[in-house]
Amino acid sequence: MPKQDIPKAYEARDYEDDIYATWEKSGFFNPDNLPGERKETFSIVLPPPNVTGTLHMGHAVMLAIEDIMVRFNRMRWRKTLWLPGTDHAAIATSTKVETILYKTEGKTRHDLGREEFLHRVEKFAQDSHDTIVNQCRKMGASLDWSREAYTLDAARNMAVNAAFKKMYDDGLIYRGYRVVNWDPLGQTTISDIEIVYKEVEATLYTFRYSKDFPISISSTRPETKVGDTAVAVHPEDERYKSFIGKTFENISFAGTMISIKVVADDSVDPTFGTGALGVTPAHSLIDADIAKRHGLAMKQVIGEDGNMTEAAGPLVAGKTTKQARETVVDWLRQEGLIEEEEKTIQNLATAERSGGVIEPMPMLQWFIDVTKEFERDGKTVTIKSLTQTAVRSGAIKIIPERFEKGYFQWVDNLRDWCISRQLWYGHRIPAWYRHEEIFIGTQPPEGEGWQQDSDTLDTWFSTGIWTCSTLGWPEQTSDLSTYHPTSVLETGYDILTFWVVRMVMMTTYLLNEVPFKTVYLHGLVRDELGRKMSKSLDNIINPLDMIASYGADATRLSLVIGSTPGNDTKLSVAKVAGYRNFTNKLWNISRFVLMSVGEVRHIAESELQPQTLADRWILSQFHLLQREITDHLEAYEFSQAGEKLRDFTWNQFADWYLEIAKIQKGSTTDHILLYLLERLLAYWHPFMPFVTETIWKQIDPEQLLMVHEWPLSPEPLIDLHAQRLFVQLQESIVAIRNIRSQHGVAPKQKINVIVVGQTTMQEHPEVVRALAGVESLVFQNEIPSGEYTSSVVGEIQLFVSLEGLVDKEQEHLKLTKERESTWKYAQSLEQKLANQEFVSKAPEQVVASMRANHAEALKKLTLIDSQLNSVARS
RNA sequence: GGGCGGCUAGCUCAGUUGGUUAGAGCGCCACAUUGACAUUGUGGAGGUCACAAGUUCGAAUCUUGUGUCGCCCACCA
Repeated sequence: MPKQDIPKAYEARDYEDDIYATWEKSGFFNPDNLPGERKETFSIVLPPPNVTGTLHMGHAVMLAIEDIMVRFNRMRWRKTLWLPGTDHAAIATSTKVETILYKTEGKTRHDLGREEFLHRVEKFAQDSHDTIVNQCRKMGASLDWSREAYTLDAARNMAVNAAFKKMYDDGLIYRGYRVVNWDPLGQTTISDIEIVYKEVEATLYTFRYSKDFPISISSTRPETKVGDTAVAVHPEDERYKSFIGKTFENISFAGTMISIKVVADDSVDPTFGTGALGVTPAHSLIDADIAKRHGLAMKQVIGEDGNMTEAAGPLVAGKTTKQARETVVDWLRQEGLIEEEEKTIQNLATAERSGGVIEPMPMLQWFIDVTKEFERDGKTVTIKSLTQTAVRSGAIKIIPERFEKGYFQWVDNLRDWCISRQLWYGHRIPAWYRHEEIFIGTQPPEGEGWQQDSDTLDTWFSTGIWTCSTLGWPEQTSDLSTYHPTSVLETGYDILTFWVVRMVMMTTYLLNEVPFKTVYLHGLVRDELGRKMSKSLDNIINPLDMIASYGADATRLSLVIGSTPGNDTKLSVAKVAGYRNFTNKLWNISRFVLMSVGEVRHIAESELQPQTLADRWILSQFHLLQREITDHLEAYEFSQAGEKLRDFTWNQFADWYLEIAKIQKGSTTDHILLYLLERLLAYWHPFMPFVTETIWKQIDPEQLLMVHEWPLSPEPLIDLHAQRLFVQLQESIVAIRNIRSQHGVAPKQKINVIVVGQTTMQEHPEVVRALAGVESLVFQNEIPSGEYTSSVVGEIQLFVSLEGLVDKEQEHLKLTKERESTWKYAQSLEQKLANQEFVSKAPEQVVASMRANHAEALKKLTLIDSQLNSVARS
């Protein structure tokens, strides 16, 4: 593109797709193709998006942050891998397709049959996958597509089976008949974390099983009481002590016969209700625990269809739980057994996906035993202890740190994990049965008559081994040895417990190493009302809309700058628009540099020949900046790095140096301009890859910015003296501008300035003239007579001749105000300095600077006084 | 019930081990319109850092308590 053809405004949509195609074609997303020797590695595995639809802003944040990490590390000359993939998300996808199926065709999955249903799900998953991949590209994500994985593909299926077999062989996976969370609507088990509690109104009935029974109990679900086998009381409860250990046989209750043993259990709260708890071992996880402790019988009275079973007795058998409840309450009323009815708010357990009401019931399922002891490196450990140690030892660092507490809280309370699901979409459990035999393997067993378990695995089982399965495990691939453990896991804090814990659990056990060294948790992107964006709320903003309007770069910046890890952010269109303005600013800065310099080329450090104060200042500032932002990025402080870069780019480079460059033309200036532009583009590249790569073509059409080495001067040119002097010059110029502004002088109107005293301005009169709109600049030692308005900068007094523009009263007021604040400040400093203890304890630097400030404030005071006098005289 | 977090300018939020007179972006007010950029420039106003007590020479920052909003976990049967 010839110089003069650079458009005035940057239109993202004109460039982004082409740039992404160029990157992809270059092959550099794949670390095998990266140029140069690279000793260190940096690897991230993309948290696989669910193939349930499209990406939302939460994904956009994830992609933006991870791409910044990845591009930064790639430029830092590390062997950098970002591995993409998608998650079949068994229950979520299955539920979604079932919903669509029911809406459009009025059918259930059972109407279609396993094969046809799976076909439909796969079609849906494929479409969704393609959409997701396209959206990742639009965001500019530099993912190595050649390594893309899917939780349900052949390699991952192999890894899942291998993990299952290993855990089974080690006795960490077992099949057992236990009370699990059953979702009658979704017709599957679910784990504890897939439960969501809903507040509903309920009636708490207090009653006795029969007139003869000595203890009253309370329940919101009287229908389950036909399954009771015990009443639990607190061991110290005097009211019931005499009954402990007794069994009441053959109680006639709601049409069936029950027998109730009174047991003492510490978990019972004697102050709640009657202090006695009817124990229903088959339909409550808590009661099941009590039953286990006391060896109580289990009686299942609710079936998988959610209706009462035959065992519940003829009065309620076959009825829904709701009907059964009415029946039992009616029966209790007739028998006069109800003692109290009380309206309460009940937390109803429902399934996250289907919304069905959870019915705990005993079933034969597969579990991971988290407390089974085994040997590891000569120590006795459990899966639970390994998971705790990984973070406690510092092998894994969580950012922000405070989430470690939540991690431990959750791991400490970990219970055996039910991993089997009665779904069709997912990893089939690698267990085969023949009569009494059972076979576990990665391949089906030899011989006739084997039947594979019809259940599938919880989706988190396969994502739990995601870092290693994507890198080739169980094969000992070179990818696995090169990139595992991965450097960072970047994800939302909302799935810390769902996923992060599971990954640590599974991976530390299987590979005896952590899955990642750092966990970076981003916050949630909320809508303008502060609500969580979610599929179910249907308030998802498509990131593609933002990209279409303002560009991917602006979208990325708006999601990264001004937000901190672990904290939520509200999305506003104005913010995105603001960063679009900044991308355009960078474009125009570049446009100016490229059009004003003689020859566009790389400038080496050694070619710099700073001459003027401005040269020395901007280079010094820049060299401070490069250290700061590199440190910030290494420390995952993206927002701060971005803010500092923005400040330098706009407020220092554009607003000051570029303006000065216009009046100090020459090859020295050109070199500095090019030097800074090139490096700024490199620094901005991780944040805004598209616009920087587009501009970069003008500087170097041969090499992509994406694989440019991160610039960092070995010997920084930090010139504190130049910085101090330049700040003085800036302040002087601002002071003159201020005076002009206060008196409404048009920017083009030149004014005459007389400066009293020694000042940096003296050495840079042309800069002052150009940047402050000054015609004649005169330096003298005495205060001149005549009409002047004046302002004070440090110890320099400016007299700006502005005939007829002086507003005496306003000036007086302003000076008085200024005097007051200066006096207050001087007083406060004086007080502190008078304090002996302070002077002895405070650091020298602080005391010295306070002394200096105090002296300066006193000088300023005398100047203000003289000005006040002159204003009053005239 | 247990735990965690927020409360800083009109709005959205930074503020890294306590240290000069607390910051940014947006918004607002005034002025400016052909030479990189109006997706702009220049200048300005605006804050008892939720409240209270304490520690300290010094607190937005540390301690304790209070208020308020939010999140997570538990689930009282």
